Amino acid sequence: MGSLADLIEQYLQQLLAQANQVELQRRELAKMFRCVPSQINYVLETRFTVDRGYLIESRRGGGGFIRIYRIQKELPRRIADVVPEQLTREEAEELLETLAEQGEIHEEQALLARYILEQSLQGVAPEVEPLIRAKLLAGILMVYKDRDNY
Amino acid sequence: MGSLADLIEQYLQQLLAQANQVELQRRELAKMFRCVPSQINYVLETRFTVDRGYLIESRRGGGGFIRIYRIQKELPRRIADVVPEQLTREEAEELLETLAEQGEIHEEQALLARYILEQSLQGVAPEVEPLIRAKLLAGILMVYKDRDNY
DNA sequence: ACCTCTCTGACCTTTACTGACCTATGTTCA
DNA sequence: TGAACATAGGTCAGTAAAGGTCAGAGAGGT
Repeated sequence: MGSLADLIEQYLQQLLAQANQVELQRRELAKMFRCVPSQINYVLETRFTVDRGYLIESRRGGGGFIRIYRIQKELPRRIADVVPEQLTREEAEELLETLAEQGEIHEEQALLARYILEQSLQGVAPEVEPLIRAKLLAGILMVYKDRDNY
Repeated sequence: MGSLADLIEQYLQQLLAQANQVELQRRELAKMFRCVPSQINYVLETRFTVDRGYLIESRRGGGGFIRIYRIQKELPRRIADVVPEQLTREEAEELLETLAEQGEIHEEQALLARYILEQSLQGVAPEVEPLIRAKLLAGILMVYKDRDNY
C-alpha cells in the first residue's frame, strides 16, 4: 500500500464515512495531492466502481464538480442473494473483494476462500467450473456466516 | 541449512514474530539479500505455504507489495494429520462423523460440509474426485477452525 | 551418477501515473 | 444576441514501475 491512488482513495473514503455523499472539485483535489487531474479519474474508475457500491456524477465547465454517492447496499440476508448461480474466476475475485471491503468478511477469510476455490477447481471440467465455483463459494460463505440458511 | 532461502525465511519469520502480518517489496527485499527478485517468490512458495499456516497477498504495478499473513500456526498441521491425500465419499462421511462425535466440529458444521462436498463435486471427473474431495474437506475444516479466531 | 533443492534471467502481466488533446458550461461585452 | 474567452471535467495512449512465471543452470548430498 501507499501508492498515491491508495492515498486518494483513503481520503475520499474517509469523507464518505461521515456523509454518504461527497462533492469535490477535480482540480482542487489534484492540487491537494500534487498530481495531474486525470489521476483523480483513475482513482474513481478503479476504486469507486458500481460493483463496489459507488455512483459518480459530474459536471464540466464553470462551477463543475464531481460527486460520489455511496449506494446504500443493505446487507443481503441470504448468501444466495449475493452469490449468483455461476461465477467466473474474475467474478468470484471481485465478489470476495467487495465483501471484504464492506466488512462482511475478513481479508484473511477472503484469501483463504481464494485458496480453497483454486485448489478445489483443479481438474474440474471447464464447462461446469463456473457452476461449481458458485456453489463452493456459497458454501464457504455459509461457513463463515455460520449458517444463515440456504 | 544456511542457504539463502533459509536466511530470507528466517528474516521474514522474525518479522512475523513481532506482528502477525508483514508487508514488503519484492525488489527491496531482493536487493537487501543481493539476489534476483524471483528468489523471493521461491522462498514464499516453498516456505510460506498455506500448509504451514501462511497466506500471501500481492499487488503488481507501481506501489506494488507482497503481504504475508500468518494464520493460526498449529491448525494446518492438525488438519493435514486428520485428512488423507484422497478420500472416497464413504471415507469423508465417516471422517465427518468422527469429528462431530469427538466435538471437533458441530453437528451443523458436519451437515454443511456434506452439502458443500456434494454440491461441489457434481460433474467432477471420477478419477480426480477423491483427490479434490480431500483438498476440499481440508479447506472446509480450515475455514471452520479459522472462523473461531475472529 | 543422480536427485533434490536453490537460484538466476528472460519474458509477461498488472497497476499507476502523466500529458496532450477534447468536450461541456458559464461569463462578458460589442 | 451571440461570439469569444475562461473554466471546468473527460478520454486515451504512452510510459514507468512494480510483481509473476517458467525453464534451465548450479550446488550439495547419498
